[in-house]
Amino acid sequence: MGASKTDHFTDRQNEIATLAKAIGHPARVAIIEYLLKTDKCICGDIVNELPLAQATVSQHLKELKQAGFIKGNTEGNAICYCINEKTIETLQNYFGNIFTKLEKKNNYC
Amino acid sequence: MGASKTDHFTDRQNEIATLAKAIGHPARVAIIEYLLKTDKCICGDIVNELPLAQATVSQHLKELKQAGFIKGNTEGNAICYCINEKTIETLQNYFGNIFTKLEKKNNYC
DNA sequence: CTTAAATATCGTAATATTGCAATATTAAAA
DNA sequence: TTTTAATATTGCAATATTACGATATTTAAG
Repeated sequence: MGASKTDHFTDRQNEIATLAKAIGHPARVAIIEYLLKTDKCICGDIVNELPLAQATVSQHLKELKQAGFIKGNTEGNAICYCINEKTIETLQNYFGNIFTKLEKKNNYC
Repeated sequence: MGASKTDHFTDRQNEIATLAKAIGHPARVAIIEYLLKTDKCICGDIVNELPLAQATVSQHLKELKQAGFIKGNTEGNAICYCINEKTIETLQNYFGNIFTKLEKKNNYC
C-alpha cells in the first residue's frame, strides 16, 4: 500500500478522523444506540441484541473504548459500559462549528 | 473474513456509519476543512495543500462525494467542490440528539 | 481449590482500504 | 485539430478491517 500518513495531518484532524472511524461501522453505531437506551449495559445484553458473535462484539467494544467513545467498568463478572459524553460533545461541536461557518459563507457550487 | 453484515442493521444505522466512515480518514477531514476555509475549491488547490498524489486526492474526493459529504460542479476544465450542508447538519443533529439524551439519563459506570 | 458465567484475546480467512504511477478523459485555448 | 491543463480511472502492491471459532482470562460462587 499506502500506510495511512497520519503524521502529515494535524493532531486535530487525526483526532476527528479516529473518532469518526470508530463509529464508521453499523455494529458500532448500534452499540452506541443500545447503550443510550438502556441503563444496564452489560456486554452479554449487547451480544443478544446484535447479530454477531460474542468475540466480534467484544472487538467492536474494544475499538469504541480505545477511541474514547465508551468507558467500561467491571462489575462482578460482568462489565458495565457507558457512553463517554465528552466524545459525543466533541463531535457535536465539530460538526456544529462547520455548519455555523457554512452559514456565514458562500457555499454553493 | 466477515463481509460487513450491513443488512442486519437499520437503514439509519447504516447511513450514520457510512457518513462517519467517509470522514474517518485525516486526509478527508483535511479536505473538508480546506473547502470550509476557501471559496475557490478547485481540486488542483487541494492537491497542492495535501501531502498526497493527485490520484489519491481524487479518490478521497470521490469517496466524500459518494457519501454525500461534498458536491462537485464542473467549471471549465476545473471542478468546483463544496460541502453539502445537509450532511453536516445530519451529523450535528445525530450527535446533538445523543448528547441531549445522555443529559436526561443515568450515564455513569 | 473447583466450577461456572462473563468477557477478552488469538489465529486466521475473507474482504476492504490506501496510495501511487501510469494512463485516460475532459475542456478550454491556441 | 493539436496542445495543454485539470481531473478521473485503472491496476496493483501493501496494509487494515471484519468476522468467528477456539481458547484464555477474570471473577464470583460453591
